[in-house]
Amino acid sequence: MPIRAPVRGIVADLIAVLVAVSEGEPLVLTVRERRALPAGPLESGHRSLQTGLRAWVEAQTHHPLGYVEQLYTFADRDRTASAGQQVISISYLGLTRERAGDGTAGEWRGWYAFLPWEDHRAGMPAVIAGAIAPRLRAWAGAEAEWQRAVLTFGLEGQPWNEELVLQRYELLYEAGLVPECGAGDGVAGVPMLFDHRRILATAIARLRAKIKYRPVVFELMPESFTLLQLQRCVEAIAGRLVHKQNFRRLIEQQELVEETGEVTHGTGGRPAKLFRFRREVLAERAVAGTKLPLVRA
Amino acid sequence: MPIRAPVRGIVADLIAVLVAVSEGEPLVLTVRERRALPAGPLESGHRSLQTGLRAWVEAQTHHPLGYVEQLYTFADRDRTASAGQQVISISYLGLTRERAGDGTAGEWRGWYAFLPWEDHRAGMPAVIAGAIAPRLRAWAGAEAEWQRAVLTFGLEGQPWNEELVLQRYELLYEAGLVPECGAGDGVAGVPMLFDHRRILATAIARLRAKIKYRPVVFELMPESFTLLQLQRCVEAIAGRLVHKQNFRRLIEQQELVEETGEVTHGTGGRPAKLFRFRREVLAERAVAGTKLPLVRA
DNA sequence: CCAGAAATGCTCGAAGGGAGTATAATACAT
DNA sequence: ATGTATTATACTCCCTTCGAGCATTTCTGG
Repeated sequence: MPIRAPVRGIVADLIAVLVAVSEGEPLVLTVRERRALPAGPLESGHRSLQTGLRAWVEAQTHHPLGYVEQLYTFADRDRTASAGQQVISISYLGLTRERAGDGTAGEWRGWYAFLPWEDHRAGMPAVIAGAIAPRLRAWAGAEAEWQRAVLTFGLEGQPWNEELVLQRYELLYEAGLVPECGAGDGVAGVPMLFDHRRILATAIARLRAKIKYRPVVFELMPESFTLLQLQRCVEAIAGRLVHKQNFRRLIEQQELVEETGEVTHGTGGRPAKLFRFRREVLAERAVAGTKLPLVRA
Repeated sequence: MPIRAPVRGIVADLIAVLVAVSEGEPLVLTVRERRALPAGPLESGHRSLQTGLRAWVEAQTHHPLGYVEQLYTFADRDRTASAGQQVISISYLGLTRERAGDGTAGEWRGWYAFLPWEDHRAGMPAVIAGAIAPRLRAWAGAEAEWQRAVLTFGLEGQPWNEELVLQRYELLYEAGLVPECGAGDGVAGVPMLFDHRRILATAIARLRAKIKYRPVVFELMPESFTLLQLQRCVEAIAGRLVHKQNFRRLIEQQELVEETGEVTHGTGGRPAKLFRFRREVLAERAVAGTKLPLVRA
C-alpha cells in the first residue's frame, strides 16, 4: 500500500456518555446548559485512552467510574472544526454508581428528555402515534422507507425492539425530523449540540444490549439493594417493563446476587430482602454462553 | 470542563482486518511479508471513516467489501510513532466474499498461523498442553493468575470458550510468551509487527461472537452453497466443530436460506441441495431477539 | 454388488422461559 | 381492631428450544 502523507491538523476529542440511574430514572451527565455531552481533548501522557478517560472523569466528578467501554470513533468530514482541521471523536460509555456530587462541571439529566420515544415503560409514548408516525408517513417516499419506519418504531402492530435506538434516531435524522440535521423543527425531544444526541443513542443501544448478557447493571446499583430496585434499574435502561417473578427467577438461578441478611421497610408492603452483587461471577462468567450447536469433545 | 490545547502532531491510521474463508480455512489479508495488517493514513475528503475504508479496500483489492464494522480505536502512548507524535489507530473488520485477485498489494494467509491455539476443530491443539499451559504455570505467581489461565484456556477440564480470543492473547502477552511484548521468544504462532496480532485477535473475537446472533456468515459465502459448506465456514471461524443435524435445523427453522433448486455432485456422497441466503431477513431480523423477561403489553 | 461418504429426516428428553396463581408480610385508612 | 392496598416471594404449567443421537436415503468408487 502506498504510504501517503497523513491528514494535517488532526484534533482528537474524547466524548463521554456517563450514565447513572437514580430512583428508577436513567441519567446522563451533560454540560453547556444541558445541551452537550462532556468532552475533552486527548492528552498525551496517558497510558491508554481508557485510563485517560477514567482519570479525567474521576477528576471532574469526584466519583469512581465503575465501568468504561469504548463506543465508537467518529471522523466524518462534517465534524471538521475550523479551517482544514479534521476532528476525530472517540466516544465512551461509562457507568457510575452514584451521581456526581458538588464540584461537578455538569448536570445529570434524564436521558428520555432527549429521546422521549424510547421510554415504553408506560406503554408506547403518545409522541410516536401523535407526531412521529404521521410525519414519517409523510416523508416516506418508497414503500421500503415506510417499512423501515414500521419495523424500527414498532408501528402497525410490529413488536417494539428496544435495542434499535440508533436506527430510530438515524431514521428521524434522515427524515429531517430532528433539528440537528439542520432542517427546521424537531418532532420530539430536546436536541443537543453537534452529533451528541446520536452518540447518546449509540450509548443507550449498547447498554440495552449489554445488560442482557453481561452483569453490568450492578455497576449502576448501590452496594445493597432489593430485587425490585434492581428490576426498576433494568426497566429504566431498557425502557420497558419486566415480568417480576420471572425476573427474580432469572437473577437468582444465575446466582448473580446473595442475601445480605437484612431487610428494608417503608416500601409500602412486605419488607424486601437486601441483596448484594456476587463479584465472583465476573470471573466465573468469563465462561459465557454459546449458541452454536456444538458437538461433544 | 477546561478546554486545553490538544495534543500536537496527531497521526491517524486506519487498520483493516479483512477476512475471507476459502475451502474451510479462515484467511486474513496481510502485507509486509505477511507480518502486518494492511493500514493506511486517514485521508480527509471521505464522508466517513467507513466509506473511506471501503473505498480504499476496494481500490486495493478490486473486490467488493461485503460487510464493514468498526472494531476499536487504539491510542496507547507506546504507539507513539516518531518524536512526540501520537498515533491513533482506528481498526476495522471487513468481510469479503472472494479472495482478492491479482493487483492486490497483500497476501491472504490462514489466521490460525498467527494464533494456532485458537483452532480446536481437531480437538485441543497440542501447543496448549505442550507449551502454553506449562509456561503459564511457571509464570503464574498468585493462584488468581493461574485461575485466569485455567478459565481462558479451558485447562483442567474447564470448558473451552472460543470467544475469549483477546483475553487469551493478552494473557500470553502479560506472561511474556509472545515476542511482541519485547521479552524474547514466543510460545507459539507467527508474530506480527506492532500490535497487529492483538488487533487480529480483537477481530476474531468480534466475529466469533457476531455469527451467533447476526447472519454475517453469508457475507463470506458464495452466491449459492451447500449447508455443509456453510457449516464448514462457521466452524472455520469458530474454531470448533458443530453438530451437523442441529446446525441444519437451526439454519432452516430461522429461514435464513432458500433452495436454489439445484444440487451439487462430486462431494463424495449423496448430492447436496444448493441454497442461497435470503437477503430479506436482513430487514425482517431488524426485530431481533430479546432476553429480558418482559411483561405483555 | 458392496463399502464408504454425505445428506437428510426424525425422535427423545432436559432446560429455559413466558405467563399466571397463590400465599406472606407489611403500611395505612377507617 | 379490621379491612384494604401494596409489595414480596413461592410455585405451577406449558410451550419452545436445544443437545444428542438413531435411521434412512442417495450418491461415488471399487
